[in-house]
Amino acid sequence: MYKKEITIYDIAAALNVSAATVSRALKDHPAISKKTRGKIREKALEMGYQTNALASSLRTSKSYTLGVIVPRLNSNFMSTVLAGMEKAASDAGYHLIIMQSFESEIKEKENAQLLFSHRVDGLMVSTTSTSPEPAHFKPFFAKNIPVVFFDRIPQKYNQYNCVTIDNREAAWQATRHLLDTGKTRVLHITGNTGIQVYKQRLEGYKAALSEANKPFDHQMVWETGLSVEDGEISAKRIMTMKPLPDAIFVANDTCAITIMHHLQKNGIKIPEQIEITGFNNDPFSEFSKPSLTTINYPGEEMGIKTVNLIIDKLNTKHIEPKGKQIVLKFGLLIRESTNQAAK
Amino acid sequence: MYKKEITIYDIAAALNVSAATVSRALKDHPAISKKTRGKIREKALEMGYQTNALASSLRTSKSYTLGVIVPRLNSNFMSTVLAGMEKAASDAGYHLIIMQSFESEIKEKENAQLLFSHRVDGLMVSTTSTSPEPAHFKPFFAKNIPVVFFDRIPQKYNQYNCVTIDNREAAWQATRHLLDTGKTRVLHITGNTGIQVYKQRLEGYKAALSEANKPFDHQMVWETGLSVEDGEISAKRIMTMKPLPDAIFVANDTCAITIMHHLQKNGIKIPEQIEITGFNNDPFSEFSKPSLTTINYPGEEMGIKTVNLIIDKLNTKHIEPKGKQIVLKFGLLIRESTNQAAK
DNA sequence: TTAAATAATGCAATCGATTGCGTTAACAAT
DNA sequence: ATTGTTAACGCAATCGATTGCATTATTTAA
Repeated sequence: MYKKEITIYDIAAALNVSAATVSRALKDHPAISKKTRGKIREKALEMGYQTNALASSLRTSKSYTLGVIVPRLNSNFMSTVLAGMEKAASDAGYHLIIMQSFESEIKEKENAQLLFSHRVDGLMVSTTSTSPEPAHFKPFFAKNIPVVFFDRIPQKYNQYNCVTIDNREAAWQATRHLLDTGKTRVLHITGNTGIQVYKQRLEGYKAALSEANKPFDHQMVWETGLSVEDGEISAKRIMTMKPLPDAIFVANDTCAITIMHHLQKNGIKIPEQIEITGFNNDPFSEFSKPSLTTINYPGEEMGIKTVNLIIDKLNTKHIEPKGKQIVLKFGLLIRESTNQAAK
Repeated sequence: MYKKEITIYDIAAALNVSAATVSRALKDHPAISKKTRGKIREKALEMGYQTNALASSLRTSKSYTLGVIVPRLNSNFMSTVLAGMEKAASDAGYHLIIMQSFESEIKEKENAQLLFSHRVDGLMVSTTSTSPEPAHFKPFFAKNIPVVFFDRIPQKYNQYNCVTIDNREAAWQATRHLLDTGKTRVLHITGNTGIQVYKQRLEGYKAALSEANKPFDHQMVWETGLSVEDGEISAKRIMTMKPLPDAIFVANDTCAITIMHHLQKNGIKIPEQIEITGFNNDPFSEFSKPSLTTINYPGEEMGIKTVNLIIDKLNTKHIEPKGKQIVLKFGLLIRESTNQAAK
């Protein structure tokens, strides 16, 4: 029924040479004469031979596979990161096994185990773990398999390899921009502040308030899932506030645009009554009415840098105990949802 | 330097049993007594043993890996499909190697080869090939490895396993909806019509025209890359037309929204002067001003159905020579960019 | 108590490619 | 002609888990 696998032994038998010779010929080992190499190449093609990467990886303990774990892959930001990763990996002769954790620490751990079992050469994680030190990567560290965190990094990030932006600084800029226009009641709608990125954004928000001598009110910080649904719920809740906030800093664009849309439906003028700032620079944030002020977050670059860092670790026999941090540049894009002339 | 791998032999040695016993114990083979099984389990945990999936796959020729090839992974639609795939695969004990072809047939072929080398159990492809029969999957067919095409399927699709929507019908409905409001100059902006999905959308467009007794004008069909940039270029070009078209059917939302945005900037009223219909139902198509009429395209479902079909083929020793086609339901979402009361 | 049946475990080959080391062949040097 | 060098290739072990077919230990039946 199933066709037999075609192996180097088959080629060897067909040409009356040893499997060793075939193996060497196929990878251009210098000890094989041009003539036999040619013959073998030809025969391999003719027989439809395809190398068995599993066998090769088992023997050499090198899989040319990188594992990726993300909370979910279908956000504009994350899929952009992954696209960058795939491109960079592919260019370097690697490929990706991508898994989703769905914000579950248990699933993240299971994923890590599976990737370990498959002997990935390296692991890239946007962690969903809120514990200071994610324990489930121990086996990787023990075997010296490089692990790089990106975007969502662990609390004690300076011990690990990380690629991120300065979320605190970005949030600080966004909030300050709102305060600069004289707004005083700035609502912050964010995600789980156990997660590093949201924690830092919150810190930036607080810092900007304090610097402007505005009191911090924890009632003005809402932790949500930042989804479209959360946006709808938040919008409703905002409508019940009195006084209304006069500005909102939302921790992602999806949620920001949803909120903006629903507030407008309720007759609220953006930015006149309420200014809104998002985060991520999703493609359509530019095309909403009004266009959304947001933080431009370099997804593709993050993916590429993450892969490059891991491949770098792979190629240099690194003995550095400490992790390396790469902090990418972001940009505050001031658009119509905050009515300020540029600077 | 590197810690030695911990294998079943190490566990066997530590407990004075054979590796065979350890292997069986770890997979709950009934022939192993509860007692030894317990001991082995415990020891494995204690020693930090992690199964080597490469060795296992080599021996059993079952990798529990599925390959995926897509043109690019960072569109809203595609990442949604992939998210569905990853979820479904993971639930079934499989995982995904995802690769991008970047619309290059050569890259697609290379990717297929690599996935074959890695002995994936099945392959899922959104093909970029415009040739009637994609030859680069031959090795898979020869070895009876299931291949399922989704979204972008080959020309002779009825010979293969496919999961799609009826693009012709969807385009027909979209175009007809425009014509129903009395529009006569309907521009169709689409992608490479060598690709099946765009070809079929074009056919649907033509069919609707012909049914309404409107002449088909090939100058009213523009093949573009459907990107944001293409949208900008198209918008400029539209502004030079006289008379202006009174309706546009764009083959994706990204491009549609860009065009709408730029036309509005030039003072054109949507939908009063020009109606616009998109395709895909990207998340923000609902939040644009005006909201965009579009075709709702079930991405996640497509991913899940594709994986399920492949796993189905994997589990049943299929001898069907012909492929199976799954056609998913789509929906025309009538919104503000076409000024028609529902129905 | 002993044969028969069943339960538990071990032996050794296998999956396919790789590679250190040893051989053989070919050619050059003396 | 003999030895020394290279060049070209083969042998066989190895990576780690699996599994058909023994073999041994334990029960059960008679």
